[in-house]
Amino acid sequence: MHMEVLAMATIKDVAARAGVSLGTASRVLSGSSQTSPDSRSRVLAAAAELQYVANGPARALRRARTDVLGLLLPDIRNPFFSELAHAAEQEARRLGYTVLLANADEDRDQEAAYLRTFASQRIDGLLLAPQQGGSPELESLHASGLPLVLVDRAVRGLDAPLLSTDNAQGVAQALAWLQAGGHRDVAFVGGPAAISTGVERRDAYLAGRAAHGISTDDALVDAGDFQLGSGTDAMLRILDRGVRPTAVFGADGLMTAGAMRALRQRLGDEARAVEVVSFDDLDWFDLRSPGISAVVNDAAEIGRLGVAALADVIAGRPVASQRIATTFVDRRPAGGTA
Amino acid sequence: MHMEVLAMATIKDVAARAGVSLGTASRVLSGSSQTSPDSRSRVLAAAAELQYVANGPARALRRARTDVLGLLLPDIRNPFFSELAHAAEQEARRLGYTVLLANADEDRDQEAAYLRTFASQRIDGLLLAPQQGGSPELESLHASGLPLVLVDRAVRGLDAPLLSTDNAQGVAQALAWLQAGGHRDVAFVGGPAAISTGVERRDAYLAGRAAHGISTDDALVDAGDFQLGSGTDAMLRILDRGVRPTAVFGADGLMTAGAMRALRQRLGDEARAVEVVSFDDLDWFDLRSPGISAVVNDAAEIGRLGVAALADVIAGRPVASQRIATTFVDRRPAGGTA
DNA sequence: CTGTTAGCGCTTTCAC
DNA sequence: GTGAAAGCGCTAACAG
Repeated sequence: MHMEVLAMATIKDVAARAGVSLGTASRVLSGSSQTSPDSRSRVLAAAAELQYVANGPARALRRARTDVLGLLLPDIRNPFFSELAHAAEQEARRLGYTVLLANADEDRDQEAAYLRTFASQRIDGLLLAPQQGGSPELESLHASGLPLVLVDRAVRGLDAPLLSTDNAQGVAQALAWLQAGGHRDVAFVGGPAAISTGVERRDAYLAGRAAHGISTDDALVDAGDFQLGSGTDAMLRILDRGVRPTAVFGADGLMTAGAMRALRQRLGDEARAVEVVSFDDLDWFDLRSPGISAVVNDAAEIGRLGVAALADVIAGRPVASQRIATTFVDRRPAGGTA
Repeated sequence: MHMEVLAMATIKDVAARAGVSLGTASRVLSGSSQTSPDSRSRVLAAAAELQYVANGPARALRRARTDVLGLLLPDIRNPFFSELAHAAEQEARRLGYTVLLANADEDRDQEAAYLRTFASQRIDGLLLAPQQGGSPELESLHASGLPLVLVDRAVRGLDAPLLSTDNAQGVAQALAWLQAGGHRDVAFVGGPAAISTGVERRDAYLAGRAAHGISTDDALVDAGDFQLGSGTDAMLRILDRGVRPTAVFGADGLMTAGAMRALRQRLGDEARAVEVVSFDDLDWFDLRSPGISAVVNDAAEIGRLGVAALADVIAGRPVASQRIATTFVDRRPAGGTA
């Protein structure tokens, strides 16, 4: 006994069944120009009967356009980026685009590989949160004229619109909060020195701490690579230098979570006495007790504006870089610090 | 002043520059058949000089194959699925496929829309964690012979290989843990009755609770839709019935987190006295004090095996459904329950 | 408003 | 081993 796999119907089949020419069928199906109500309904009926689904590659080849946007992110498991992806996708759908989402896994080679894939897929535009330092693939993709918008992170020497967080503002909010809590010994778990957000947040922190009454002892400062385990490692290094911070500031949600794990490993339940503030707010920061205060970095807004900007670039409209403001959530218990 | 956008080089340009025929250039570039070392090196050189990138749609049109797999998930922001996506993507790359990732947002219409998009893109196969009850789009996609593998959730009446968690086993582990803790009044925050994981976990819990000394009062049971807010709502409903559970069991990570939020809203810091166990382990469950115990549902393994199974289906090899075993992490403080 | 036709870029016969 | 040529499914230009 044989299971018949029905071959996909083509537009030619639809035209034949509807008794019209191939051209007319195409016009009805793509809505590109006027057709008589009669042929319209017959084509539509035929298409439905045959379960016709347009062949995307053929259409793309002919139109030199795919209606697909690429979205290349550093780490899909980082809540900041999964939130950004979600919002970007919603906006893209609204604008009639499909999103091809890819995950560079904080790895340059993998980013380069996806850049090549995207190039060969002939996407209409790319929304990218880049790895450190760019790559030849990125250079040539941009040079080839592919519409490109950067989100979250800058690339030195790459002249493309960038939608990023106001990192200096966010750090200032955290510093003010630390000062209000009377903290002097604050541990800072930064991000990679090769990524713009890592640099901007670290620089703002180092430059601002003295004015906020915070120790300038660099033994209190270390960095990871924006993946959870590295935050733990960085915090362990800090603690192993013998310092005893009364508060910790993590340069992103994952660095903060990682630092908290280190705190628990070394201090057990005493860890709860260390106040925590994070750049990026995570879903569960209000569930811990005491709560974790956070700079709210609006991933959804960045994703939405990024896609809108990309659509503008594709349409040839002028687009400017933009900094997104942060807000702050104070989850310190009413009574003040311990 | 004009910025020249260099047109993408085609294989024809490469052939001309290398001084060979179009056919030879194609053979070298796709490695499909033998070529002389001489023409090989000249074609490769020409391709490099022109920064040639093959036109994917043209290739797909001709070969009737795209080397792209679709991955359609219910919610990219659910850590279970972002972990699954990450693992699936790694495995797909290893096998020479690119993954097109899409997010149904726990919404049937959006799932149907992406199913249509995938169909028109002519993906080589689909890895799907479906919405409730299937859809005409899914039926016809499957009927058309598109290689299909289901992950995490079943669809009634759809005969496709399924890689899913052993939900009964996981619930049994949680029940044993609850019993060991001496709990009688346990709140259960389930998932949607229309999703197989929701049903299986609820049924296993309801069927097993009495034998584990747990109250069979249904006032203690409610359900959400696997999105965080709904877990909070469900738990609030339970609490508002006047019951006072000593432990809570969440049917997935998000239901658990949502329930915890409700607990804090109603009980404040007293919430810490309520023990928590979750189906799905989240990154931060060890950071709360007391820790949250969890059934470990191996998303990465499911993603990996799912892609491998899909590759088998594509290659025409036989594939069987498979249940993935769970493990359990007990994070109850040494001294036992309060 | 409709039919006919060329051709997008590529792979793959078919000859040589 | 290579060149010439056909054709994948579709859209758009051109006649009518």
